[in-house]
Amino acid sequence: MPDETPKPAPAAKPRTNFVRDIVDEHLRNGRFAAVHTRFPPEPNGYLHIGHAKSIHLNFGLARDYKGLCNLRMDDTNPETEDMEYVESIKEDVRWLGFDWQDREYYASDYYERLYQWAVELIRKGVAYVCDLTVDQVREYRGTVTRAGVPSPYRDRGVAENLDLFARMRAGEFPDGSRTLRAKIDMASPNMLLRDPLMYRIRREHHYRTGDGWCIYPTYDWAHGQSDSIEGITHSICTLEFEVHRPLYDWFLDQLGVHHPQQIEFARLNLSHTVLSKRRLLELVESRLVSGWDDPRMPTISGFRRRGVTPEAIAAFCETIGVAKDNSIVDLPLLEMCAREHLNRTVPRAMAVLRPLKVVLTNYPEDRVEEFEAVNNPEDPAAGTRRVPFSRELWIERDDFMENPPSKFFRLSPGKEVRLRYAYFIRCQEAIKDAAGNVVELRCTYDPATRGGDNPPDGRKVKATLHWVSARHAVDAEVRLYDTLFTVRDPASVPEGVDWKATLNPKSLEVVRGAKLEPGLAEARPESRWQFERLGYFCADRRDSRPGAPVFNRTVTLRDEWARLVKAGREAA
RNA sequence: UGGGGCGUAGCCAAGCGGUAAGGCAACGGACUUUGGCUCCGUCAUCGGAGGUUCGAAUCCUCCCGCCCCAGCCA
Repeated sequence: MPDETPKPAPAAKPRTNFVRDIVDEHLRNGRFAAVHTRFPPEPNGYLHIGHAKSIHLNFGLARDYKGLCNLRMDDTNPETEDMEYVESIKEDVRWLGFDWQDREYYASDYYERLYQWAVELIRKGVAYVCDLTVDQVREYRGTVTRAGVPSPYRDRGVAENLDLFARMRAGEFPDGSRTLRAKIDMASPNMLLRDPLMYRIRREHHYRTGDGWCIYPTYDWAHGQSDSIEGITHSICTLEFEVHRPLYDWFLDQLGVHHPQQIEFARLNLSHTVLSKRRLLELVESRLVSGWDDPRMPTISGFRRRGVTPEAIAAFCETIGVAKDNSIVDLPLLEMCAREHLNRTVPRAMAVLRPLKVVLTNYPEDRVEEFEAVNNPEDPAAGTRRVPFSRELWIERDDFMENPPSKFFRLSPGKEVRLRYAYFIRCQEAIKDAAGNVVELRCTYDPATRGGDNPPDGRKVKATLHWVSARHAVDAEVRLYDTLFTVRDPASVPEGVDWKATLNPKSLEVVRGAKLEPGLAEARPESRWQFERLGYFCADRRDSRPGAPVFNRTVTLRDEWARLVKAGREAA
């Protein structure tokens, strides 16, 4: 059976953006001789499509400039981080097609180095141990419109600071009782420069350093120095860190070490979903989705399970560009990227989701024919397959209407259509049950149209339907997805309103008893297909079994008829 | 009302003083054994107001709007 093997993300045609402009300038003026970036996730959740944008930016830059990109776990907060997340992150980055070779780093591996550097800053008189409580620190910091006031511990002597800091590390003080702070400027208009915290005391088991430390560095103290240690040239992060840049620069300047350039870009927002680890975690923990890889989730693993390819994600990241304005990208753009790649690479098959029985009254009871079907009209090399045909068939319920409007080209009493690759058939009679529901169609076929060809008399039909031979059909479960949320920007809700209120109750529809052509029975988990006239589907990597396949709908095909129906409904 | 950013079509996004790329969506048409694919066509004067200039989306001034910063989160 033909199937499709996922390939790594290829280098898309590089497109210019302001980050590349900056890099070009640095290379031209000699500030840096090469490009060395890093992708620095915190292992406290699964990667989502927003991370994919960052991954493509960072690894893409390294690839295009013949430089390097490190993978670094930004693990400075023991409370939320976990090895499960590290593993998922590595798997997702690899699946996207990127390779960090042996450069798998952890901020937690730099704890000792960071500690020594902190000691250096204390000696230099620009860092001090502060005994203020959390509330006091907040109070002393001031507000955005009111300057802060210096901590009473700000001018402690170097010796005392050194002693206190060593004892903080040794575990002599209770959690939260003291901090190490940088001595910068309590009156700075930039809140981050008002003596920012470098260390906090937290007796928390760390997933990698265990109980080796009871003091942990903050993001600001750890990040830039980690970049420096690794020889990073361009430290690319999202817009909210723009106000951190003066602090990033300050630490590096005080230390006099290798100084990367921080560059900020706008994080990705996707319509009809949420893209924050906090909210995604909440969906997972409250069981509103089946897990981080629920096919409705905007996570890398969710899209993977849904059937979106790494190539499609690469094309998407390339298409959306990199800039500095906050924006929300329309979901249809991602869907277009998925369709574009799937159309070129995936084999076709016939599957009937909501079966309606068709009996060909003039076709022999015991006869079975096999017709040759094209696997992928976009790819001749994909070859053909044989599909069995017999007297009783399944067609899609939506392909029959008893009283059709004029634009409906499909089956209705007295009308003729083509069964793809098989024959023209004409509907003679619709059989109904006691309630008046159509339960079966009696049709006749035209032997002169074998293979689906137009007959010698020049007759034509306006519709071609997909079908499955009833006696050869394989039953399957098929999962149809809609957007997770009903509104474009679910995260923007008035205060006091639950952001989950706009979750789409119809985001998942499970169809049991779908009828598939026999070749699909053994579909390999994660194999992707186009079910003709319906959409792209992916055999679920967790639940699909040989003989009992389970398919997830990745995305529908564009549907001109559906648009007409919708337009008609809106006009009415 | 302090500081830092950003405003080009319904949604992204090029443009860097010389007379508005491209993609998605939408709409119209061609083709069609998937109402798929493909192809053709239509669709903006650049947040606002002044100013500089032969010439401004690009430079200057003021105004308006949106985002970020008061976690011992990242």
